Amino acid sequence: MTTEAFEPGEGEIKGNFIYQEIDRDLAAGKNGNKVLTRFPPEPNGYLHIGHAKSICINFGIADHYKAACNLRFDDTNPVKEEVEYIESIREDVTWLGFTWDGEVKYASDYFDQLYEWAVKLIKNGKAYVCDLTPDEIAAQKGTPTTPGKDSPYRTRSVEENLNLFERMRKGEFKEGERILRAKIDMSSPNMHMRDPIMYRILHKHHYRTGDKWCIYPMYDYTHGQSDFIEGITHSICTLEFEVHRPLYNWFLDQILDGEPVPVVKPRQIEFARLNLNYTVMSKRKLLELVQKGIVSGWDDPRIPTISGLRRRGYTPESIHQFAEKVGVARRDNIIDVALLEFCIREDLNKRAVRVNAVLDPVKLIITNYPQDKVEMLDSVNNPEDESMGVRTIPFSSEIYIERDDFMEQPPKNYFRLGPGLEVRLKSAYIIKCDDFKKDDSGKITEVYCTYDPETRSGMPQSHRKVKGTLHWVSAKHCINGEVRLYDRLFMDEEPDGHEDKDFKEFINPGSLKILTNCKLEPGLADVKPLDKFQFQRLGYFCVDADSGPGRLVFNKTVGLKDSWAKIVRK
RNA sequence: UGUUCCGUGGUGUAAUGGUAGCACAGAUGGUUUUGGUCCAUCUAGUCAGGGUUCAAAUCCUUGCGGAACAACCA
Repeated sequence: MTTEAFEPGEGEIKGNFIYQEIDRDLAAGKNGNKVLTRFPPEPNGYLHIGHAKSICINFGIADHYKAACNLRFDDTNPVKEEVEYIESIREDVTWLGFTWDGEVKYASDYFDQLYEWAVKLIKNGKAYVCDLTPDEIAAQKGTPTTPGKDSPYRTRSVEENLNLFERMRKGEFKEGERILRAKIDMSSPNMHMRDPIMYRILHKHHYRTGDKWCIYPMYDYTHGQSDFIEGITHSICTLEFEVHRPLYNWFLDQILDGEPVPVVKPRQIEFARLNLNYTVMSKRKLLELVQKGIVSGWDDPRIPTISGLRRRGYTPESIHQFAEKVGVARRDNIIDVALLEFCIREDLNKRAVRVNAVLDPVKLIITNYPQDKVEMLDSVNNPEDESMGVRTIPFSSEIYIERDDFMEQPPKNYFRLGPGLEVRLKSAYIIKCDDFKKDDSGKITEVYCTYDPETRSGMPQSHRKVKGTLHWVSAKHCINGEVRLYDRLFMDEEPDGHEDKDFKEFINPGSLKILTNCKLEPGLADVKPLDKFQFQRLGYFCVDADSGPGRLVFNKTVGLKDSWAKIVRK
């Protein structure tokens, strides 16, 4: 990635309003004709599909303007942040196919500079140490509709503030005893301008700065300055930060007071965050699901974390497509998860190898096929892409078919097998059902058929029309495997603002089905984790990373239409 | 009864004063050795009123509706 200046006219046309704003800034000659964005997660959880949208926007802008994008960890709260999250976030961004500019950045690297600037604000009479308790501060802050009241400590002298702030840093006070506040306007209609907190005392070990600090800067005092330090031109964030923008600009103005006008002054632009219907997206709730053991971890295929989607079989390309299709705007939105599924089906349809697997097997015996004969038959790997070639699969007199694919008394528009009916076996012969056997409970145990030797795939007679095509595996050659059907975890209702219901009434619990008696095509013994397949008529699957020796585990990833994975409204 | 932001088919998103388009979802038909894919057709929209203009989704205005903001979180 380069940081050379953008030359207008390059790159494809992007229509969303952020591009228009950037174009406008470029046209006005701002920022020395440069563009630099950043993706700034707090390392307090794993990334999810909502972050993926933000990542695609920020890195997408960098690509478009032949510019760069930083990865910066917004790690100003040692209470919630962990190294594990840093690593997962780096991995997810990389997996999505993006490269950040230079080294990873950390807001905690700027703590010294931030402290110096805080001293500057105090000296300029723009910040003061306040001794009020949290409750007192809340009380004097007012409400959105009523003004607040000045703190009695607002008029402390510069010397006293300097002295107290220094002693805060040295650790002379307990947590909550004192804070540093900006001196702005307690009657501002914008709550964030009512003397916001800049620093709080936290006697906590920080995963990067260790015990060097016992005062930590707040988000508002950190973000804009971090952007400024890095030379970020456009600081793109979600809509809930919109009311913070005046404060973002105010802090920048204060630290720049008395300084020459900088070439790059960052500008915050907000867009509407991604919402998916029926989908649990809040970090807090996902954390709770993980901690309560409702899911197996942050990468459980049932939740919409990037690592969960990866295990579920999503490709980076499909997520890019999704981000492209949902667009970028400033109005609240609830995207239909069907769009996300469309994106992965569209992608997998082009790249997934078609294979046979029987999830719930019933034995089918071809009575007129020689008992010890084995034929190797060609089967195309992907009808959408000839270059993916063919593979050979064994065929013999005893095979397994899907239990669902035989009905004793089929209804009118049933495409599959029943007494007296003919179907094609995929890549093999047309067969006709003559008889079947049931056990005492009425369960079908065996199906008897005769095959038509003239109808093998590729033979002249093979194009005879029959109603349906079945997938199958040779009983003698198939391997036994386990298939896990992960259905997305989903909420009963669409997301409704900040509704905070209990999980028990909120989440569909029964979303993992384990099938242990699956019969798989022999070649599947050699597959690798995260390989993707489409099983004939059953849907797309992703091989689970949990596969161990002697066992194959598949995640069902995305169902075909009307298949199990479909979400049904209650 | 504060400030700010936002209202285009069921869901998203284009049209930046000049033919309301695209995608998903839904419906119908066709092709198909996957009930997949693919192809075709259909359904359905500018929150409301007023104003400016030859011309308004777009500009102005008044309503109405939705969202954000009162963490020593980000």
